[in-house]
Amino acid sequence: MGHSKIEKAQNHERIVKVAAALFRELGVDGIGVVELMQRAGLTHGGFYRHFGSRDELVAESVERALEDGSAVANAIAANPRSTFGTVVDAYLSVAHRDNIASGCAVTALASDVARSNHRVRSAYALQVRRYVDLIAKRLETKAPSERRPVAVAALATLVGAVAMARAVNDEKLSREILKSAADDLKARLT
Amino acid sequence: MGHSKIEKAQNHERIVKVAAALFRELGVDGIGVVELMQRAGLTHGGFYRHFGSRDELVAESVERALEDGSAVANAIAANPRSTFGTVVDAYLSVAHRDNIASGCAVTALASDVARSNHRVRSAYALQVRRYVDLIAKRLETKAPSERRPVAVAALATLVGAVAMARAVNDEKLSREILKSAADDLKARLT
DNA sequence: ATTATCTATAGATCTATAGATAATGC
DNA sequence: ATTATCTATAGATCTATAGATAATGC
Repeated sequence: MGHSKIEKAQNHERIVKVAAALFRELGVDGIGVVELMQRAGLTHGGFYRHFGSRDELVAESVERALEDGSAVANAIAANPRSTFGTVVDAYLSVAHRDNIASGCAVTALASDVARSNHRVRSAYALQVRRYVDLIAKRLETKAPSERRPVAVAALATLVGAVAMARAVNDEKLSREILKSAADDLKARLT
Repeated sequence: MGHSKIEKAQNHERIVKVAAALFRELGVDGIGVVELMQRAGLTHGGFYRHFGSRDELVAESVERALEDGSAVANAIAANPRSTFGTVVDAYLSVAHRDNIASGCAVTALASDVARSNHRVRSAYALQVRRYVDLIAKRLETKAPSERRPVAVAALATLVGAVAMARAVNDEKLSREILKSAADDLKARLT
């Protein structure tokens, strides 16, 4: 049983990390405090020394889930070779479709965020803006003034395609959705 | 207290209708049997004479929610004046964004359906195919062989734009998302 | 006689809290 | 002495069921 401040911070971090993954996978209402704490290797009794309420964990871990997506986006942004096509292929990959727990929270948590409080929805809006900027910078075939609206529409295509590809239970249709969206975006914008 | 077969059928219908709306608005995990029955004007005790389990209500009412969307789509399809632009403007309207309970379930229930059983996911896939056909028929500027993939990509844009427009808490950004997606789709495909 | 709905409740689960335990850190 | 986690549990809520009540329909 550890009690140091360092260990507390590590435990807090682990709870948020676990929640950020499981909320994406199961939905914000899909898992309770008891199981989340178990998955973090703790008992539930200590939960309220870390968070004032369950809602506070939701806010913190949805923010974290959105930042995780930002980390991937930043890695792509930092790579000078990355193009619009790189972003599209990564987002519309079968791997991204199948890894909801570590995937983009703009898609995975859209419905949950729409029902959440101001803090959570602000974090979501910030992440949307980051993605729009990331995409707009890579639209070299478009005039600078046209890039932002086109980037917004492209992001919508990415998000909608992954959402539908996850929901259908027909693998062929699911892959068709990912491929049609990717081909359409790349044909128009590269 | 009514007991006729007709009244039972009417009550069943009302429960499903209420659930189809509230599941879209609050999520499938966002409301329980007791409150759903109250909202349908009944007590919860009678629930299991209508459904074998809560999951059975979920399946039936998600199917219903998807069909509601189909009804709107059919109305548009039946109108000989309706164009691709008509569909886009209706889907990306502020009214549709703000009326989740009566809006398209392909967007509202995507995450919940991805976590649901085969029956629910099949109904979702069927509705996706219907929307793709509806859109493909209206892509008069495209060669027939190109219409289907472009229609899939356009549907993804519609779904992603509404999902994000609902989640952000910045009205200006929300409207920008709807408008950018609509302008992009119409500029390319009308 | 059958059955649709009602009241009441069992049993499971969820959020939140209380008090004990065992380590840290002044 | 302080505090992070543990065990235990209170109180609320959820799904599901039992038995009573009051209509329908043969």
